[in-house]
Amino acid sequence: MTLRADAQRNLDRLLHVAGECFAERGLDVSVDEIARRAGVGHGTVFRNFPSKDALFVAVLNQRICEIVDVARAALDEPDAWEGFAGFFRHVSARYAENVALVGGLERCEGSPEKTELGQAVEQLVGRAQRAGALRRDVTAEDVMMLVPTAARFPDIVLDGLRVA
Amino acid sequence: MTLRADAQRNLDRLLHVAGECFAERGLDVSVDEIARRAGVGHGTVFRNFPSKDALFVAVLNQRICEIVDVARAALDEPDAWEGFAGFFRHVSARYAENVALVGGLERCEGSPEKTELGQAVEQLVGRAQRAGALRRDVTAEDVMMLVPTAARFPDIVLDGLRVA
DNA sequence: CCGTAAGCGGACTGACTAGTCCGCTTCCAG
DNA sequence: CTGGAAGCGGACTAGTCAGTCCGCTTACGG
Repeated sequence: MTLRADAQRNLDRLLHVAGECFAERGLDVSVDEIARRAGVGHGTVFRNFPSKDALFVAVLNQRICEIVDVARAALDEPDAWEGFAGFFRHVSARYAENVALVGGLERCEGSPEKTELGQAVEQLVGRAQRAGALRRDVTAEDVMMLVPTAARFPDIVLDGLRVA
Repeated sequence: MTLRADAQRNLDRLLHVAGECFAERGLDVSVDEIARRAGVGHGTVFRNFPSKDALFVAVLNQRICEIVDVARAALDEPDAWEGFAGFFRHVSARYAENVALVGGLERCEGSPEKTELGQAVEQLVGRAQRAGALRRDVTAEDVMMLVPTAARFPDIVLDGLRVA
């Protein structure tokens, strides 16, 4: 069953605007404000998503999918450290200014998107460690937790991660 | 003019409990909960502080004073890097699990406590940089922003800060 | 021991929030 | 063009929060 054309347009705008709002101010933005900025009534938000949280998770899963693509591409980079560092820089630069999105990752625990991301990052991390370039006392999860900091201090974090 | 004995007791308990509450959950704790945990009515909170924010700032300033003491002590350490690293580890271990306290530092901008802290940290940072142990592209402010991350990954951050 | 001022706390207000519901509008298949 | 279903949005509910206010209680100086 497919959406009516106007409904689809609204849904698209809603997701897009919600992404911007959550990126700016995390879960503190009210549904009303998201709806207003998307040019719809807030009833429309709840027709598409059962709760504010569900909307947040939907946005988060979108973003995760994008990161997964970047991680997979990084695996094609011949040099293991360069692949890892490139992925890390890219993700940090794009997402980490917003703690809310990375910090809200726990809400997707168990989702297929999150699992995929975990696997992709583990591959990147494992490969860089096997190549002797990345500290061994660091897990894929640790790496993701370092992303917000790396947005501000990429060199410090990467220096700290690299084997001397 | 001095407080009545019972009022002083309540104020002390209030500040202590507020410190615990804010440390656990940041500004998300309600005034009601703080008052309940301190065993007072919430009217008492507002008699002592004009707003929730003022209470938060009071707690923050207390903490800042404690950190200033640690920073001054670290200046007595003969080795510049050890002094800096010791201070950094100490502060990270004690405060950084709570983003809210460090993240709320901006609310104290311009307070004497904050200024003192800034000066003390600048001295520590400057001394370590002059000794050639600490990266030169890092400011005292940067160092304070790295504290929360260092709580989780002290070695990574310190490695990242140290000159190779 | 007592009068009184200092202190107390809980009822109250107003602002704001997530989520529901239903009468009205708009799209689109036939 | 048109009937009816899909979609819309705003009024409404229920809950939470910071902050006010005032009648009652309690500490304490004399």
